[in-house]
Amino acid sequence: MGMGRPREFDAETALDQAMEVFWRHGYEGATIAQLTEAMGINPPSLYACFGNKEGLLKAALDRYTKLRNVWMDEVVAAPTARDVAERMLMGIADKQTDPANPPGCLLVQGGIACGTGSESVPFELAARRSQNEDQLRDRFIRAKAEGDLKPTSDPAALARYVSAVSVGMGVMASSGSDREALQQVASVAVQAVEAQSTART
Amino acid sequence: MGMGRPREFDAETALDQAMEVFWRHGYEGATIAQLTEAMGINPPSLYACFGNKEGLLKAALDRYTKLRNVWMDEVVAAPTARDVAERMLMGIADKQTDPANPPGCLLVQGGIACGTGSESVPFELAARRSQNEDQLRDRFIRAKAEGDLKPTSDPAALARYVSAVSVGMGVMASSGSDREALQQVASVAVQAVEAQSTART
DNA sequence: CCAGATATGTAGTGTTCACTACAGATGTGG
DNA sequence: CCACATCTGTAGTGAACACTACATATCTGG
Repeated sequence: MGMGRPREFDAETALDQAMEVFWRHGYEGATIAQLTEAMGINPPSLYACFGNKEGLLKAALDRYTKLRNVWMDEVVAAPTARDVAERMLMGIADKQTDPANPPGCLLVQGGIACGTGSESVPFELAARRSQNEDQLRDRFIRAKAEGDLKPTSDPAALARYVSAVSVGMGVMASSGSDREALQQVASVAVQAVEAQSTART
Repeated sequence: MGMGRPREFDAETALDQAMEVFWRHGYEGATIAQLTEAMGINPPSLYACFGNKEGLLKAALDRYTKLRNVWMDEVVAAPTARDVAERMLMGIADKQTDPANPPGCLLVQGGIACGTGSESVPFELAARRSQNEDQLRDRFIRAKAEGDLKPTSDPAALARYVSAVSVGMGVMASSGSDREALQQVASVAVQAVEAQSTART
């Protein structure tokens, strides 16, 4: 028994293209025709490889979060809670206005509200956003234990806050805000974390 | 010449129902069938009254922002910039988790990313969000003039920041965050405005 | 009561959608 | 070189979509 004809396209390269289409048009706004054209393949290849449209989205999200997690690890490696917040929000200002990608964040642009039959898509995005929030929360818990954050501070609330600001920045970016505008937001936002930090020497 | 058969439904009541459908499913996710059923009318009545699907959305947005502006006027009537931010964000935590409405904010849920042919929808939403931001900015400019905000503060940046946080809270609400979680975010967020305020006596 | 005007309900219209049947191409194991 | 397995391209499939033609109903002005 043979092993069949080998695939003629690279799955990860194709996923990068699909990611961009979902990013720009959202899950429901992206059509199979747009996706296959961007991926350089025909529909049967897409379905053989990813199952269906939703499977393709999940694969694209997996790839997106995988790349993003590498960056998040650098973010939480910052020495203080304040620096974590600054590195995260300033980095997001950069990333979400990087002309190499569509503006905003795939985990928001992908689909906040969807029609009947795609109810699972917003949940899928939310679940992946909460991964980042959990990582931030753990980092802030450590910061509190290290005396970097005030004893009265709430690490979970701070993580939720930073996460909310990043999401808001993503929406702003997608609707045309430039890098400077996002940096201003980040700069103000960091001051709330600073207010929960112990004074520097 | 006669004046024709009178309309048998109330346009504003019907709009409220349409608003809820757009709010829950987004512009692209909402179907004419869902809209007409919720509005209690048939497609020809919808098209005679609102032109097309996009016209209906704009009418729903008009109604939404009209109601919202009444509330925004109360918000900016708060005595200080800090109180404006608190009243706004705490109010949003309430509104976006009010079980009488779908979670989140129509100006976000309506459609952040759309497919080919509906590119104007995200712009329409963004334009209406920026109205709120402008109102906040004007209020913060006044606060700075009144010495309520520090001379070094940037009212436009503060307004952008508060606006970004509210958008982020809207996304959180739509993906299941409860009122308490949003209030925590609001509470932290206000501290950044506080940091730009002159000390209280 | 009639003519003009507008609204309504039924029943579609063409188009686009996600998805697939099928035949031919290209590989592996014997 | 042959049986088998998997991929690829063409060309569709039925379903759902936004939107509408048309006959009928209900109003006003004369």
